Amino acid sequence: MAEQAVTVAVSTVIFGLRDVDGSPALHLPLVRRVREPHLGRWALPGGPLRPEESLREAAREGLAATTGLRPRHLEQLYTFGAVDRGGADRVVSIVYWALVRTDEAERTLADPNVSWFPAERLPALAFDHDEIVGWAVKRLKAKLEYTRISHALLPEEFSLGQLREVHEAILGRRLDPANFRRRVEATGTVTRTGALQSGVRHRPPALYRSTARQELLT
Amino acid sequence: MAEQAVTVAVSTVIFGLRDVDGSPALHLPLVRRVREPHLGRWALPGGPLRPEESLREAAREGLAATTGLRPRHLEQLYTFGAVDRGGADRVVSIVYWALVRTDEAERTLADPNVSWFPAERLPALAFDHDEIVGWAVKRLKAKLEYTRISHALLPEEFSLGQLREVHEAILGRRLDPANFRRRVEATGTVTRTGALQSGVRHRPPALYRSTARQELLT
DNA sequence: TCAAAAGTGTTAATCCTACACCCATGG
DNA sequence: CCATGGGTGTAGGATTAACACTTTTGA
Repeated sequence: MAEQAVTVAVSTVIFGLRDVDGSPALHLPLVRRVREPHLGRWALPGGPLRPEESLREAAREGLAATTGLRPRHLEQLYTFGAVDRGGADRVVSIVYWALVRTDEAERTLADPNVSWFPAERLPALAFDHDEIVGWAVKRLKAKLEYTRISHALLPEEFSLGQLREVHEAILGRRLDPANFRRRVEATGTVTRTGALQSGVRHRPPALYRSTARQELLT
Repeated sequence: MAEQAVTVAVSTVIFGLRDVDGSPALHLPLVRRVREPHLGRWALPGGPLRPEESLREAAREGLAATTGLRPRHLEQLYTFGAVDRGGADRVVSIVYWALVRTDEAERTLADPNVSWFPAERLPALAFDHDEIVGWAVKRLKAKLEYTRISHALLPEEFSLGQLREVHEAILGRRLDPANFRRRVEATGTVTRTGALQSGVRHRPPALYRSTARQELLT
């Protein structure tokens, strides 16, 4: 006889950029629930924690299984465990958040039950997932200011203009190109590759890459 | 037949101040383990999560049971769940951190298996608790700079000198009294009570209290 | 009257912001 | 040759850090 027990699940808020009329905008993939409770609603990808896998592995695994994505950045966000979160059992839900590269975000699994939504206009989500996404966005904005995580959204080489567009998309406001450039260069988190980006209808920008350093994946 | 399952535990890193030759210093209470594994070692207070209590309740409850303390500030820190954390079962450990008032810290349960240690000189702890405490200290230092949590360590009314000593103890460096005063006053997080602290062998300092506002207990 | 901390004032250095201006390319 | 974003320069304001100096108490 199974007594009332606590179950552990791991889900992930995945962020990626997709173009909306020319500019990148923050998006996230959701999966449609195929069982009760909240059947048919959109929810964060995730699943139960198996005893033999670490929390991080579980996040990475559940993410790959449902969306086919491999994150560039993966970090624990928070653990939610109110007694009634809208489901039947007592579930403790450990939430991670991840960033995937723009080009990777394009080739998500072709599955009618997986779809990308703009972070600003989400449908009503299952459980308390709305609240969770709100936290993740808040954390992303905060970390943008004092870490180099934004690099994880871009391809290996990028211009400072592209990097600025990413920051603008996430922060939701325009940044002065001149000051942004100086701030970024001063931190030493980027290195010139020497190459220039060609094919643009203006002065070709220098390309940079993230300065080599093992990322501290908290 | 019980299959290999995941267990959820909640523990808490509790911070309080105790005087070390005249100045406050960051301390934390630990409990001695009375069973295997790690029998006899010092560890963070905590215990298993019961299905009917929230994570926060579990943290508060386990804390009260083992140390008799009521925290002024309680916040989730991180969830640790590597497959082998040194115990026998697979345990997912949700860690909270708490601040208690100086005067409260004095009257901990008189129990030979509970003792306060200076944060700088801890004994070797059970499991991965050393690492956890390290994280908690780091978070405390960071939050000191942009929140008002330091008030939670002091009594209802305090002088700016006392508040500065708290910051100095936690950050581990001296702060300019004049500049500290101005910074704190500028934030508007403290209010003069009108009273002065008497009995000091120098000019009596004005007393302040934390500006009334519901604390956001993440 | 002296030591010690409270509290105020001042200045120089630094950082941040806004914006002017030249550069190099594709159309 | 022009529109567009890349890239550099710079002046003013705000913030910070260091420290001189006055105030008020108990011993």
